[in-house]
Amino acid sequence: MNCFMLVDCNNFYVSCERVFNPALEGKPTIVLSNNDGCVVARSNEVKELGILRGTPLFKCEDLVKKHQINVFSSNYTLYADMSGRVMNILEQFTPQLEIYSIDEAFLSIAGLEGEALVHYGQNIKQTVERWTGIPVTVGIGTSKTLAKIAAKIAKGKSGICSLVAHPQIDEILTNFAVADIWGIGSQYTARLKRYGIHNAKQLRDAPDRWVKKQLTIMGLRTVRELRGIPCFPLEEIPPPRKGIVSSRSFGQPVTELGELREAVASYAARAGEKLRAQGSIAGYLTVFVSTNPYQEHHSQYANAASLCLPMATANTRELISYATKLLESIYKSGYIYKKAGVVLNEIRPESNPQLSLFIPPEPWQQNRKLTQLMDGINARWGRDTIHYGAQGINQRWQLRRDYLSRRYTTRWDELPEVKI
DNA sequence: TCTGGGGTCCTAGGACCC
DNA sequence: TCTGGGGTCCTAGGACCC
Repeated sequence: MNCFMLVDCNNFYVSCERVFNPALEGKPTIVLSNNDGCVVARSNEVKELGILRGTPLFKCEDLVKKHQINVFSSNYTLYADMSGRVMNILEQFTPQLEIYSIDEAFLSIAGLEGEALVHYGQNIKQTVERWTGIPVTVGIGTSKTLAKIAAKIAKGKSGICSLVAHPQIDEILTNFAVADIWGIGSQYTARLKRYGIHNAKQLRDAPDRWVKKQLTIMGLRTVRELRGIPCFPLEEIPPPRKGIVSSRSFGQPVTELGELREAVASYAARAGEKLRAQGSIAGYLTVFVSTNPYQEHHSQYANAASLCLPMATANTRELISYATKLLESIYKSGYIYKKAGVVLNEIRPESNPQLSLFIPPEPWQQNRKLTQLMDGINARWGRDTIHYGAQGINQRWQLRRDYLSRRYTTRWDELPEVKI
């Protein structure tokens, strides 16, 4: 029989920091979102203090001081590299692997049952922990949704749980809150509550037609998965993105068009990198800007402008040029801007570009060579080693990252030091 | 009194995930 | 002073067509 195994890294960002700073072990620790805005990862000690994911830092500063919580800015370079290491290990156990997020993967396991299945999961868990230092939780079920539930149950216990052919499945689902089911968010939880559905067993046993009406076809799939019928298959090859967004809030408020231009050019460059990384070109580009909606006493402005490109492209120089024009069409002086972004849509494979009748192909080929050269340099020496002048030099609008740790695994000059 | 029926396509908005 | 970023999918409703 085939079943799904979810391997989930515990408090992933915090665990990454702890690998290289063992003094943090057992100490309350948090990692912040971009711009040091919100809490996005918490150690168990912090979860116990009642600090919720998504809490703005300034709203929990008292608790941070009182409990001497260790604070880190997001060190995405480090986390992405550690994630790659974890996934490489999982791949050695089975090629049937779906990397679901930076800290989670689904594995398809065939031909194992009962004790042998759990033993296999334990082996995976121990190997990842020994080789990377990242603690993981393993959940096993006959559908992805059940594997997710198993992982939640395993957390805080032995770290592994299998619901496959479990004799007390009804009891387990009765004790499992509907809000904790994968695919049931706060809105659906509230709606289900109004109909007296509070736990996973009640939802599993609800009639199909009613579920579809209330929660759409996706909700019905979730319910079927609760019954052990897989409806979400393993996606070993990630489908190419349909939209690519690159946006950031600014470390400092921005008012001048010049600075906004630099930021938007930088986001366009990032979007271009992502586009090329998946071998695509984009035909539709959107630029948006907005002031800080939380600053209610300031005058607010948000706007977006889009453009259907004359010819689909993945070329940074073109993207920057179009994005800048769009920005100029929506920029209004007199506002304090907090955020801007670039969105790419109508994404298709680079292999079959629709050549334009009116644009000769030669400059296009040249641009391509230049882009490949720049990507090569940046891949070798680090992001933005070489970049367009339009992206600016000082970049005052850059992220705030006051509590950043080192990029221990990807920079020679930031290697961990060992004192004897 | 009473004004059709059946399609397609697109977009905005809402729900979810990490 | 201070509130992240990047995705997915589905549905309802409007525009438009014959």
